[in-house]
Amino acid sequence: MSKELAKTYDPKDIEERLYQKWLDKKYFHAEVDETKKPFTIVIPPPNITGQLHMGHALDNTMQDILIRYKRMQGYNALWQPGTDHASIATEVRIIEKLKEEGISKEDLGREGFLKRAWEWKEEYGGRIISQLKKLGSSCDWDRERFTMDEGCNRAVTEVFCKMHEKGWIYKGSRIINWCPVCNTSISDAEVEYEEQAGHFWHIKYPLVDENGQPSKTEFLEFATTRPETMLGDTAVAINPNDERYTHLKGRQVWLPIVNKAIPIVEDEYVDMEFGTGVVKITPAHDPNDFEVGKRHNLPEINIMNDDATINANGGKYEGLDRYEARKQIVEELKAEGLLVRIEDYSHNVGTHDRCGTTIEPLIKKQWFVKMDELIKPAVEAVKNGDIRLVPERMNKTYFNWTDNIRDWCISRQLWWGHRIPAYYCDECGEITVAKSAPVVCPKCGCTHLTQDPDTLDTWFSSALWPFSTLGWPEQTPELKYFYPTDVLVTGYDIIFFWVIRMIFSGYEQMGEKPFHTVLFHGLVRDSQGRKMSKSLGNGIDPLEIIDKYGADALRLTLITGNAPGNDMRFYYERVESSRNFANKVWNASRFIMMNMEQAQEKTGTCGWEVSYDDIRTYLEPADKWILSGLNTLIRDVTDNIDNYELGIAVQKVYDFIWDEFCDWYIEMVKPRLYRKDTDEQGSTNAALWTLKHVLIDALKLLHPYMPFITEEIFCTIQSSEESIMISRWPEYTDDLAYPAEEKSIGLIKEAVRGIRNIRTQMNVAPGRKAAVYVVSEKEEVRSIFGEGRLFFASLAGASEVTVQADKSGIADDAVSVVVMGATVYIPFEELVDIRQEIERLEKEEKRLEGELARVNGMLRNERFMAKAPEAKVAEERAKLEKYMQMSAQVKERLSQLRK
RNA sequence: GGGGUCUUAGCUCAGCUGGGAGAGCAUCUGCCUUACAAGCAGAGGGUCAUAGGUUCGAGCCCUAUAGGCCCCACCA
Repeated sequence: MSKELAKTYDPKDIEERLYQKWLDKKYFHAEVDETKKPFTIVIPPPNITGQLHMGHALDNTMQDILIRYKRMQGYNALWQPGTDHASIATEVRIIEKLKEEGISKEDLGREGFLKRAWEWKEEYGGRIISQLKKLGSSCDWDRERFTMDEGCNRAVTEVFCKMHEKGWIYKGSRIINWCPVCNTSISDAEVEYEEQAGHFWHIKYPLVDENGQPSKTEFLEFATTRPETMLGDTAVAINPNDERYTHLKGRQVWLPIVNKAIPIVEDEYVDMEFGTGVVKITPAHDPNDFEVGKRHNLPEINIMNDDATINANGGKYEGLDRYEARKQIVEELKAEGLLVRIEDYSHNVGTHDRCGTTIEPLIKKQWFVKMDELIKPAVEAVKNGDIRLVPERMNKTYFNWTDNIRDWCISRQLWWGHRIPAYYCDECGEITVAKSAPVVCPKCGCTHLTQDPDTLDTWFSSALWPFSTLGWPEQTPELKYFYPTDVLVTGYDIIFFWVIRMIFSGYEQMGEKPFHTVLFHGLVRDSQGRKMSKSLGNGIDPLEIIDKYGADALRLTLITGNAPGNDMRFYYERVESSRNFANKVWNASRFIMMNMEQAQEKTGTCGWEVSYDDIRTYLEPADKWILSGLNTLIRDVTDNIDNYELGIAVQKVYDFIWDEFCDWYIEMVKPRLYRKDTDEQGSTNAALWTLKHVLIDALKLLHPYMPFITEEIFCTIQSSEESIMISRWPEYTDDLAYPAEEKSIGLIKEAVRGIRNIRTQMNVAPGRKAAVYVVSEKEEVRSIFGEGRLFFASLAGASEVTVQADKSGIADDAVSVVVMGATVYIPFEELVDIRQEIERLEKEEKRLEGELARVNGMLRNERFMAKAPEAKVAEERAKLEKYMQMSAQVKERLSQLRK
């Protein structure tokens, strides 16, 4: 053996080097290969402005686990990477930077600005990619894409034109959400509602009298949270069934300040129970009022500029900010005696999720995607299980959105993004939508055309990601081979933004789902359960964690103890515990390699080449026990991962390696390794073979989770460059030649129980010298205990452990514990004092009674007997038998002891 | 207003279609034992929120109640 593991585990020594090796060997790269089955994941493209945060770390770890697992199973695994241009987020950042330089984006002009933006992309776009690499992500970097690269641009234009032709993209004047700071429209999904303390202004408008003048005595009272919008009021509304106001039907009210008469309209929208049952109607500045206005043909008076100041329609208030105008209008109303009272009121206000500005509903001409037809296959797919959401409860969230879907506003008044492929004739205004700029207007033949200045919502291009990255609209071999992709892994927070839109886009453009499963994860929160955010300053940088504990430890931490779709809290203690596990694996491996080397030196024959056939006859109960445990583990872990229960799977590997393998098997096997004579080399070799075999398979099971450490150990132990990431995933075997012998396993389980009992007993007298005599006629039992000192050494000074065959007057299979010179003999299976033993037996008796009741119940249950498979029934019958026997034994022993 | 989800050991959480109450951390006790003190061994600690129901059997299914969190809608 030429290589060996460093004495202490230090992730820094291995992670960077191994990642480079994987890159050099092109292990991440996938090519179309019809002989293999593809398995594909497209990465949720991180923003080019982004820095790796815990959410990315979790998301990408999950993807990497699935990809590495499938790759080891022999699939042609492609993890398609890329980044997102993140139109608004990036634009905002660049504007901020320009501001520091004292210039605005208008100063630069569109072209100059875009030049800056591309420079930004070059500078920062690579940053997040290199951070993903630190995490160990096995993406096919040769295929890295960008939502604004040439191919994606083509895909976007293609889709836009196709959908426009179909009539599913249209331009319309509608009320939209306007962000006065970002100066753009945003989609409904981008509006975040937050509870704000505000006021309710109770105001009264005079009724119009028969002379067309404001009445001095008759008023109509109502309340509003936005008094300034009265400048755009075009009606007040009452419910047609409201008897309080029957007499007002057909009359008008006088709009103060603006000084004009507006009608009283009747509309079911008005809630009679709420307030006075009167609502002022401002169609241009409220989505509901807009609807009411449409129903009653009310004029829409826009009173605001794009920066949320009052425009010329506001008369003397022109130029004032919306909040300043509010203040002054309230003052004026008060002066005129029309303000009834002001009430504190807490209500939800729509804000822009990017900048937090209160959005302003405005009527604007924008581009929309018609959703009603488009959404149908996407709904159907989840309904009929064509697409599976994990966890299943996400279906409800999904349908909640699809059932209430509204048309998607896709135009943005931004520069950084996909320009809308619509061209306006300078002469006749005709709109032409085309893949490339038309030379002449198809209507009037004019040659002066101007492209729509707007860009598309960032999610428009993301929606095409699963197929645009594979080459669409070209019919590339990749597209045919890798599409549909398999699993999408993402946070539940972007189910509306992204997941749904990908699904309907996939069906519409490709005629096929984009993936068959969506695996959701939750948010990574801080240790107090708060969202990690910049403003709170409570974010934990994954790179720092990697630096300190290693990527493997971080990955393990993020995956364990957490169910799909649930939020999790991040603790340093948990990372430490993950790192400790890595250390454990490292040291166990060192131990095994050390022993193999020693054995080789000693005999020259033992070592790495020993095959299963060489040692199968020498396998001892302990070997069979651990091999059988491994076999079960392989089955369980495979099942769990197939069911996307990643946390459960790795927990089992963790327990197996630490508890069963390290704490029990390795300890059991030590005497055989340390044996001085070489007479029983067969047994030693069997132990060595088993150690190595179990270690390697366990490493493989662990590899998707902890790629670096498993690779380092694997390569060192094999003394080769061959990688664990392209090795075969272990397979469960039913082969009878495989040592799953009940008897051996039972014996070891018995021994484990016995040893535990001795340990418990010895801890009763802490700090005292003790000696243990293990007496058994059974060779297997003696061999298990062997130099049993190893099992007891850490206990209260148990310095002497003797294993002997002769009974010396003690009962069969007995262990005697000697404390302070006083020898207490306890039968092998009963290693505690009589009181404790009685207690234990009573518990056991109770347990058995319970078990018996359970099995009896099952066997008597008609429904169970009718439905259960025969094997299950037989199994239960056997259990019944066994429990009855055990119960009888326990009862007898109890009556003996009680004497 | 609609929907989802949670309530399990001191803390953070697992617990997959009903059949053993579990892990990590923390606490206490004893151990340098030729892989590992980032370790070993042992112990304590839970009416699985509450009340009913279904079942031979409920942490798990049903109903109600209390409290927490989230999403959607937005009553001006």
